[in-house]
Amino acid sequence: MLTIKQIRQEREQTIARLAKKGVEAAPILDEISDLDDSRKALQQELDKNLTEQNSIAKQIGVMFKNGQSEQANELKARTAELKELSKVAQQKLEATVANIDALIVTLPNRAADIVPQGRTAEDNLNVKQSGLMPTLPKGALPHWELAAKYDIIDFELGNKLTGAGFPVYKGKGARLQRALINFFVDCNTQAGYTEIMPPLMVNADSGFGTGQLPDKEGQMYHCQVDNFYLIPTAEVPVTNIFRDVIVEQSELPIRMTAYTPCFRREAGSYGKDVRGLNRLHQFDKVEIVEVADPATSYDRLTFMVAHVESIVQKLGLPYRILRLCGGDMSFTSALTYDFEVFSAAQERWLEVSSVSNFESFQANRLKLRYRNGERKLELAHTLNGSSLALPRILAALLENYQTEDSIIIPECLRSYTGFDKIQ
RNA sequence: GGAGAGAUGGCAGAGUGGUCGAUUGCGACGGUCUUGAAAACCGCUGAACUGAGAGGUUCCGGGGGUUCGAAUCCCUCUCUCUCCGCCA
Repeated sequence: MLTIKQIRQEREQTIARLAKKGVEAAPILDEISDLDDSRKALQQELDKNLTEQNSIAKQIGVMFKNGQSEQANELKARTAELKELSKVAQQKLEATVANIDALIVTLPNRAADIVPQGRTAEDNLNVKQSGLMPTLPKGALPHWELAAKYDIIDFELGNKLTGAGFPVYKGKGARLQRALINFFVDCNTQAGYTEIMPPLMVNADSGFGTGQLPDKEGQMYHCQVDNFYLIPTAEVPVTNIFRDVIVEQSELPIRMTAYTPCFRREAGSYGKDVRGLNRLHQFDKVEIVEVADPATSYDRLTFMVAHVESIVQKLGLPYRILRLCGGDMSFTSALTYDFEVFSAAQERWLEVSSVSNFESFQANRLKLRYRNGERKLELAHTLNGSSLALPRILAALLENYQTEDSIIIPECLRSYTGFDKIQ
């Protein structure tokens, strides 16, 4: 969430940057400022009452010691009055703060200056396209048919065990999953990211910290008996490591990577988008997360994009990098680059990674701060990206590397799979 | 799952109703000394809101209550530890 300071002191900038996200913010900002004014007034009124109450309590203590109980009892009457007044002020204050919070959480993060204007995916800026389009054999198959042909992924069996969107990987298919996970994690640790294995379930505080709660509650699987949520991405537990944490500036950037399964209810999805591996309820992903100094967070974003690109290049998949327009960005992001690979048999681009700078938007919720040069506390910046998500990478690998009677394994994966093709 | 004990500042650890936001030690930071460092000595050291400032308010795991007054008493939740049970 945005801070009151950003809303009040950077008003014009905030209005302009939110406009790119499609939000007409001026009236909301004004309302917040007005509420904040009354919040301050109420706080001062309350503090004044409490000051008097505290001082009377001290006087009473002294009087009882000196045996002046009559005078003490007189003062007690005054405290009763003050308590009533404080109670009313307290309630007003709480209501005002709740109103402010309710308004602030409706505001998305502010778009960075270089975010393209636009409302839909059509308006995203194609910043780079690279890699060779494969020449497919005659009668090339989409990945779900290849999966059945070579018996490496069983969607029907997953339906039986759990339901749609929970595929079963078998034989070389399962081994290829493990190979991809290990390959991605190794690429990340070699680039300086520390590997984390977090819990796959989180509590409500963590869900709130990264913004899944309260709004996106319906997108997460919820274990009601213990009130835990299955993580929709490793971003949730890994970023929450830093909830209520103060770090030293010299420790930044903090860089972490984590492999986890991810669980998403994907309520409302349908059609060709959900065919095969295109959209699943459980899938594997390797994530990178950084906690950065605000002064250099955009350099970190550039690094992360280059890092993800290097992995896609090693896999030999045709890809493009998009800078998302204001309307297509997530609520929490200030700047996002999406990676898409071309899935040749489906003849469509599939999103395989999303790399974002959240500036202080998440850090404000998390209360993640660092000490600056003057030893003052400031909100840090957080960033994250997929590096990479498996299912659509797998879909593209199967489709793009198919021959008439096999699927070739890219060179970089062979030491992990132990085989060079699937037949 | 059953029984018991606990939760205090970066860490350790005092404090059981009234100048306690909290003794003390360690750590960190600043200084003196030193060519430099160590040692020693001196000082300083939580956060949020508010105020031009002086200052004020709140926070001793979370929430609620008793009281003129709560770290301290009561209720409740969460977590940790010990013993028993179960178990990959």
